[in-house]
Amino acid sequence: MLSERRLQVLRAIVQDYVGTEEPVGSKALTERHNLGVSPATVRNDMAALEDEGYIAQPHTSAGRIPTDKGYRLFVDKLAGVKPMTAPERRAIQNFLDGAVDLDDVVARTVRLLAQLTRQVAVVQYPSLTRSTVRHVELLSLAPARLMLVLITDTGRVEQRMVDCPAPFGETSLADLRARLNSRVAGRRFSDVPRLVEDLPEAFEADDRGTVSTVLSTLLETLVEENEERLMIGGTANLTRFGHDFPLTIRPVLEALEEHVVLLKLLGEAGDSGMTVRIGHENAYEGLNSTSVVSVGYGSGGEAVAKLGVVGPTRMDYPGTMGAVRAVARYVGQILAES
Amino acid sequence: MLSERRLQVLRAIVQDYVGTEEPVGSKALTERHNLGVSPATVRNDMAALEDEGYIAQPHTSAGRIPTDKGYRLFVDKLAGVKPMTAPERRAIQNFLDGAVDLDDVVARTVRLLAQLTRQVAVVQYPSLTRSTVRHVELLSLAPARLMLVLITDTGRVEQRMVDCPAPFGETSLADLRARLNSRVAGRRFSDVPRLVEDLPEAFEADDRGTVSTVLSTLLETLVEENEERLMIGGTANLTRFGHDFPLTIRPVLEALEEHVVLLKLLGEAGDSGMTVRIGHENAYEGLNSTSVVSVGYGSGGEAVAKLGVVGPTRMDYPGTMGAVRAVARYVGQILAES
DNA sequence: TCTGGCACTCGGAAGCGAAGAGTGCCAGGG
DNA sequence: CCCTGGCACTCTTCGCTTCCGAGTGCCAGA
Repeated sequence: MLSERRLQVLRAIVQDYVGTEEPVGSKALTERHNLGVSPATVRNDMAALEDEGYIAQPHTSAGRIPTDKGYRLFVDKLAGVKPMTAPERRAIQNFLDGAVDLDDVVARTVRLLAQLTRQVAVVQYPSLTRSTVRHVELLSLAPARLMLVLITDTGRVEQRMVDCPAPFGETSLADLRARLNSRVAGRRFSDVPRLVEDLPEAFEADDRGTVSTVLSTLLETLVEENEERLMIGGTANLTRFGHDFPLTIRPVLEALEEHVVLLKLLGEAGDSGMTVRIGHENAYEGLNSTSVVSVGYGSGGEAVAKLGVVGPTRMDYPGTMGAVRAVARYVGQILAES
Repeated sequence: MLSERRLQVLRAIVQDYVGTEEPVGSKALTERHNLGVSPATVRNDMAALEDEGYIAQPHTSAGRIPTDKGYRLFVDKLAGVKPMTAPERRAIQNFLDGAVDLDDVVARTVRLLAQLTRQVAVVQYPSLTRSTVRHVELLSLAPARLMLVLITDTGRVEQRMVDCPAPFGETSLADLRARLNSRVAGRRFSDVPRLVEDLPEAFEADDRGTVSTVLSTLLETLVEENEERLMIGGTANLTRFGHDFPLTIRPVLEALEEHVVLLKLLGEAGDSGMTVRIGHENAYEGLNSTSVVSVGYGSGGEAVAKLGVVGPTRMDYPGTMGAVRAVARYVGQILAES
């Protein structure tokens, strides 16, 4: 077990390194933090920390930098979450309050997160998995062509064209619309298949084909839309990454374009509370030199989606975590209101 | 006026520089292109081209690189558009054919363009400006709460919540829905305001407030959605930009996040035919070291939106233009079909 | 008008040495 | 037993010089 002072030394190293982006040596440490001991003592502590794998030196006779393991310890034990100041909180709220629809909420959230953290922001659209159906609408566009519109309680709207096997009269359409809604409105997506199973039986033989087609399109939509979407922003902040650009930044940009990868990443993060994945803890190779801070957000008590930021492992964890948490909280509020 | 051979020299310089990314000298030129003259002659030509401002040397005693003006001449006079090969065309079509909805079409188009050109792709969503209304739907969510859904002929669906000043009965709702659709279905966005102007008068006094609210929300939606959206992709290709990263890439990433800037850029491009903006021809400062190749695409004869790529001024113009044109053509087809 | 030759310029690579930061280790003191 | 000051050692970094070569401009001759 590491002594209290060694932990403090580690904390100081992380803080300094995050600030200066340069390996930190024993002398600088004692000067900038009053640890109450001499550089020599700190050197011994540092040697111990290095043995344990918390820090490393890029070259002999250079200062130390934290390893992923060091950051991990820092995040778990040494760093708190830095709360937003009151003005910051007000700014967040004001900015998000101006949103006009769901897309806008997400877009604003991305911008906000990117600006607050000066890193790349990733916001997942509210998930439909736990969503409920608010309304299903059917519109007749042509005698044998319908449009199916699905409205969810999170404000999302999805539409699909349906080509009917046979013409479908207005009366039948109204009937189907009414029956469909009475069965699924307010119900969870996952319950829908069961609830509409026997619906075709209620219709005339002529219409059954169309009803079945509509239903299968609806089910498809429910499934497909579970493939969640996300929005990213603040990629320009990647340029603050380091001096060894091309090699570092490229895989990150590639990862950011692979929404599937990001969704998986967010999905793997714990469902409650904030998750911080540091460097190699990220399964995806391209993100091995980045840390991902993510948290769920939701309209009610439940988290309906995740948001977070991607930045260099050398990031201001307390500040970032504070911003991420605050933004998630306010987005949740906004969603609950609308 | 430049002699034929000097133009050939310029063409050769552009081609070589695009290929090698290094300033090209007189000797290398004569070796790689059989111009039929000696290096000394080429040197004279190069001096002339430099006097005219078509090429420049980064330092004394280095080869020449084309200037923006040089690229301009190259694009206007010296380069054709390289057509896609048959297999490439098939690949494009196959890839785009798999799209399930409008978002997917746009997303696939972006991916495709980015891959084909190995540059950053920008695709504008089909514009609503010239769109027509396919259907307006009103749904009652609560006694005094409606949802307005607008469906356009380009397959786009927009929704808005409407808080009514007074409860609005189902009968009135059906009435409004019917009247609204009979007036605006099939009409252009720009005609809608005029067409619904006197609609409140057809309703009972109690309902007029609600009707007005619905109408103004509808008009708002029409206007707001004219603020067009776009999708970008292939940003990882920026890493192939040059060796002087941080300074070059940062403003480009920033520009790419400013969708407003990009929309303006695309908007300024000519409405028909392909537009190539080279370096400083781009009004936006951050894009001064990039070229933008854009073209309109549309479902019918009319262009409904633009798409294009952003890349270094040192790009393969013929190839890029070929890819952009081909993709635009196929996207147009896809839109026309759906 | 083109060509070969030639002197010149200048950037980039390579080599070298001094400076400085940082370390590890050790002996001495509280 | 832990901390401290001192000291020798190691490497990186930086600036300097040198050298090489690519590429140029110019000129005289075909």
